[in-house]
Amino acid sequence: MAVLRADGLRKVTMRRLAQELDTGPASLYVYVRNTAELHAAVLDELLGTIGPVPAEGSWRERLERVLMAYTGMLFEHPSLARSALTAWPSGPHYLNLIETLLALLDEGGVPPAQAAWGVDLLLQQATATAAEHAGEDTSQDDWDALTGALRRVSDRTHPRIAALADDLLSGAHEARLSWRIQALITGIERTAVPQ
Amino acid sequence: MAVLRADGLRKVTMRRLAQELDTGPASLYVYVRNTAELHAAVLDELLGTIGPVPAEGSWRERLERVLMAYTGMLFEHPSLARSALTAWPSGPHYLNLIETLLALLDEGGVPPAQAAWGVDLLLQQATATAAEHAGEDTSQDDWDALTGALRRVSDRTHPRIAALADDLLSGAHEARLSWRIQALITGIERTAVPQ
DNA sequence: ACCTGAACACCGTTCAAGT
DNA sequence: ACCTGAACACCGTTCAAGT
Repeated sequence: MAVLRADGLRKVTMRRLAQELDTGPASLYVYVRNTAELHAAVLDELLGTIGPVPAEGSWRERLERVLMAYTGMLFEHPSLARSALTAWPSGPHYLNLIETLLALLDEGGVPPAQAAWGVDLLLQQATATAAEHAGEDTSQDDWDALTGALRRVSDRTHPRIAALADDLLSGAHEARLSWRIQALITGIERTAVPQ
Repeated sequence: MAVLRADGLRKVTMRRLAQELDTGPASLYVYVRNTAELHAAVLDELLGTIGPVPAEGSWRERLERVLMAYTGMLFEHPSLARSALTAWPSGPHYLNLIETLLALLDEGGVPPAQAAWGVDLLLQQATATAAEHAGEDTSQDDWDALTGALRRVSDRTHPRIAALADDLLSGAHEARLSWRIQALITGIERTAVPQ
């Protein structure tokens, strides 16, 4: 489908894609029911560009690499990252990603029921991290406002924040993302599902 | 500020809020620089409506209760849940929430540096869960498409999905959210930050 | 039968003009 | 000095009319 060509668009909207295709926006509704469905289709297409990660290293390392690649792809398509949280793809590439994650957790000896719920959690976290940084120019201002507020806090009213301000703000993106993924995996490994 | 009145709006947009205030949309730019800043302000206001959670139970139980209350509040304001991921508030109520979470993790003996990075992870997860369900009517269709795709998968190409289809789809919202929070806490407890 | 032009109902943001 | 009407540049979606 022509959805392929949407990858190149800076912002994937009905009207821009239609223009790219030299037609009116109404024409797209023949192939797709609404914008959410369009985004899901483009997303699945992009998932196909990731490719398999190298098989070296432990299952944990490979799991982290897959999730990093997924997050990195979304980083490069900020306008899609935001909708990825709500517009779930159900195409072949998304299914392959789920299968890969389940296989790696199985290799690590994670009980199947926990792995099933864990995949959700891992993908949600990766998607949310990409979406957070998709806030274009304004998110920098928000960040500045928040760091300022954290540093100005009184240690009488907010003792923990005052003590930990540096820790709250420390760490490069990659280091934090890596830590998050490892914490998630450990939690998934050790938390039984109800019943 | 008049931002208070925005809570009642079904969708918080510049134009709707301006109409509510009997003026033109341009007037709001005196108080706020853009929509992200507006949403952050409304969000902080809403955070004030949560109120303190009962002090009974273990620190883990209380932590879960705080995060559930936060998620529940966002559930009731779907249009804000989506922007909550990118529009970070930096108001007093948000700072109180962070302080509360840090104090509970400290009570649980979680090393401070891990607690600091953990708060981020906990809030991100709660926000993302609320945002996921803010996809109005269309998310139901996405869900149907995904469940269909998962059940139709071949056990030759996707053995893990085929074996776990039921687990992938099982569980009520509350049970899954509760499991996620517990998994997160366990992961945060046990994962050291670099250096 | 299939496609789409044109219209409708929304948005955010800016800026010149008003008080 | 402070506020805002009106305009600009976008959106998604529908539906009647065209081929």
